[in-house]
Amino acid sequence: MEKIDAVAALAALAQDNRLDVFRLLVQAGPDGMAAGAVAEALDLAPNTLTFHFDRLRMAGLATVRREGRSMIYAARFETMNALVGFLTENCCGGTSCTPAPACKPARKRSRVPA
Amino acid sequence: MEKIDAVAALAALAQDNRLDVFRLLVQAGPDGMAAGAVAEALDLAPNTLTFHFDRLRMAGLATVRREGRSMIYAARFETMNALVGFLTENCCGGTSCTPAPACKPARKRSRVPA
DNA sequence: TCCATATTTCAACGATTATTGAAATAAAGG
DNA sequence: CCTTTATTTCAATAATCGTTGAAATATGGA
Repeated sequence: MEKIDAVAALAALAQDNRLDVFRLLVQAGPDGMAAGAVAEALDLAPNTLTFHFDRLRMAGLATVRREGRSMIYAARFETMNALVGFLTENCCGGTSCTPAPACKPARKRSRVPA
Repeated sequence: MEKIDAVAALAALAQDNRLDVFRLLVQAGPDGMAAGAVAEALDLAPNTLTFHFDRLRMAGLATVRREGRSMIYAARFETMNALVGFLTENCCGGTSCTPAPACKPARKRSRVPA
């Protein structure tokens, strides 16, 4: 990941509500979550939310798709992964200090018995 | 690390010049680097630099000490480590996805033979 | 078609940001 | 004490940010 992309991703996450939004999307997993559901969960005005979604999207941290009347937003784990990799590399002075961790979707859609 | 601290650290790193400053401090290691040396290395005005140092310090990402006429700034690896830990945990939906990586001073003068 | 739902667009607004220039402060050396 | 060096403080500025309210757009259903 390039520095410019890292700065963009950092800026996207460096805001209270937006970090909450992203965390919620991460928890929602790869299937994503409708904008309205996020709005309700975090008690945010829908237009405010659109603003934040845009930021996340510009930073490559989220994707959208339409599904009926709803817009479904999903986290882009690949970017998050690259960001953590960038930080890990750059917090250790050029020489690697640890292999980058893997950021994967929350959990498989498997339903746990019991 | 609390969310509020993570947001502060993210915001501190989410700026071109400031990210450069922090990277330089990381490379400088635990002994740190004089403000003037950073100013020269990155070609930044000294007052601008003071502003950025303050941000890093407020976010817990740097420390200062006076040494003669110079102010020596050093990266706080502990905070950076905690931030990467926070991101790693929170990019994986609450359940851990990988153990947090370790962020250590650039090079340790280790007694590595060979 | 008309209506309700879901979301976006747009124009404001105050708040914060990064940068600058000028002046102040702190320490070291003559 | 005076001067130089190193850095900070302060006030001003343009730019960007996050939020709001009102209006627009898109979709699905009666």
